[in-house]
Amino acid sequence: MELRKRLLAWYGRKKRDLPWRRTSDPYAIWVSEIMLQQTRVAAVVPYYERFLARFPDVCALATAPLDDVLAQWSGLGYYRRARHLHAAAAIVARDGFPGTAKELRALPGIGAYTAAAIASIAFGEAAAVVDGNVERVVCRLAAGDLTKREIGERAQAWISPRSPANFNQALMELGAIVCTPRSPSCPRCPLREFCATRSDRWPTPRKRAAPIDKRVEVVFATRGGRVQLLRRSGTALLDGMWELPSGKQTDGDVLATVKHGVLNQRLSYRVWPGRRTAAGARWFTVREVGELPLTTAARKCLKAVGFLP
DNA sequence: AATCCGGGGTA
DNA sequence: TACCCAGGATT
Repeated sequence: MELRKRLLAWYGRKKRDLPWRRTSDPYAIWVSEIMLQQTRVAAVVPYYERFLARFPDVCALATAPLDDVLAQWSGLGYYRRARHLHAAAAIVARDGFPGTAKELRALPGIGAYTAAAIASIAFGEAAAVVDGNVERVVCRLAAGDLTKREIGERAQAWISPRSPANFNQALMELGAIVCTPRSPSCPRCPLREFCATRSDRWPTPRKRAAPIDKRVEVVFATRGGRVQLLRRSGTALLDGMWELPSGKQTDGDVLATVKHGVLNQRLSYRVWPGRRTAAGARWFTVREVGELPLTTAARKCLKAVGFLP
């Protein structure tokens, strides 16, 4: 198929130099794919490199405490990914690395996309991936809101049996740097002659709820160079992460505003200088805080008051 | 099929 | 501000 050739040729010329494209280690590719779930490439790169330096292979990850894994993940979001990755590492360390998409799919945290991505990139299996980029590119080629099933069928029909890894990555790369959500660069698209849209008309944007404003008061208490932190427990959101204890607002300055994308909330944090130890709180030095799974809000607050660099 | 799960980039 | 990002699990 001509479309395939054009796409692969373009990818060969224009692909970005990304760290996970420099390895053939299935474990490293797996880690990258988990981190890339709903997370931009630019945000993942530093996390990926730190994570692999800390947990260089499946065994290192499987035997590490979950808190260490969460600490490495702190700030990346979707912490269930880290929990699933850690749990799956134990399974892989025991049973070996699954060699097919079907087997990969059985691991926690690996769905249809990630199974196909790892199988194709690490093992050369001709399994088409469908992510946000592929959805957009295929919908535009067809000029319509195709179902996920239809998109998958088309991608599977186009995929190169010789180099499925390059084909999958090429389709995603095209969506990421040419066929972008808004203002796509149609004139320099290798697939323009196959495209029925040549604009950003498809797919139809999905509407969302209006953001909710919320105010949060936190206690910033220091004692002998230590700061008081509380571990969230029994919460669906950010369970196990460390944050500043909550306090009654009297007066003070706004430390940070954090937008929670999924919760669709804008949270304004205010400081309440405190001295006493809150129930269940613990005191940490700067060095210790660096090794904790902190919420992003807590990280921003601690930076704003100069406790963290 | 809907909803939940983080955080950040971008126009 | 609104939308989206190399999605998965749960209901």
